[in-house]
Amino acid sequence: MPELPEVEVVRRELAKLRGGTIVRFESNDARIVDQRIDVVGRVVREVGRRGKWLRIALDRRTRSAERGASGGDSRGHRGAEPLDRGTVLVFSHLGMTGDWSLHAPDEPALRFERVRIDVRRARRITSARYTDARRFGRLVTSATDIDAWRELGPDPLLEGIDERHLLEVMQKRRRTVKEVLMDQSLLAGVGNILAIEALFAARIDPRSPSRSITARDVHAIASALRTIIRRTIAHDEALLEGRRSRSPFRIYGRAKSPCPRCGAALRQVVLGGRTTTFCASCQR
DNA sequence: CGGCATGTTGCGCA
DNA sequence: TTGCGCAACATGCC
Repeated sequence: MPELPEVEVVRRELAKLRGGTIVRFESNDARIVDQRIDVVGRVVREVGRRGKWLRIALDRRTRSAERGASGGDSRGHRGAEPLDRGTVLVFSHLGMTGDWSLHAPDEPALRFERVRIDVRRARRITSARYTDARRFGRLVTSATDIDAWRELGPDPLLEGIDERHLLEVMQKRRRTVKEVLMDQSLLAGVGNILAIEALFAARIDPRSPSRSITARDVHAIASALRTIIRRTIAHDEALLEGRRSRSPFRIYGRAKSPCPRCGAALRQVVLGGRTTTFCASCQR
């Protein structure tokens, strides 16, 4: 499930819980869950995402306290109060096979279910279930942002892609262009598939040394990324809503098939330990 | 049975 | 110190 578009679709789903109060939290798996703070009784204020990480902000405000606060003057003094004392953050990374989905509270545990968080909103309880077959995912509660979150680079959807900065880093590193693209501290959320597809759309050979990348290349990559991210989100949302939708991926997983653009056989190599599909004849 | 998998981390070595 | 390559993690699926 896990590159930027998939995680964004999960975020939008979990955002339906905003305003609700957590009434139950359960997990069996200490490998995935690092729970340092109790979250039961807290209110879901905001569901955010940066790259492949989700961040759910909880506060301790109850309904009556909220009414009291808005009537008082504490807000005026504190402005937007992004992370006041008492806020608890839940970080979730989906690893390779993680996913969140919303269910009725009486629904039996799903296959591979590792965590459940039940949220009450207006007398209705929604049960958010986290499933993860391979258990590479993580769920951490913390009072402050965790290192993994702080170390993420700009998110292409939230902050856009800074082409000048991207070019600068490409010039500096001694890696292939694909490996640099997948560096989460440079650009958060670009995984193996997005990198493969963006380089194909930009007609750039993924094996190219990043130092050989030009401003024009960076521009092509950036606009390809924007397009693929947008299409993949639309695709994933369609599937979630039960609509039919054709996969936006053109070459991922299709080594040996003919290139959809020029017909040459697609090739496969390993870069940075990751399988990489490309067309040697139309990607330079 | 063998091989592969949308991710991250940590270790050994240059 | 830095950076690279690669194994490891745990399990399902083709």
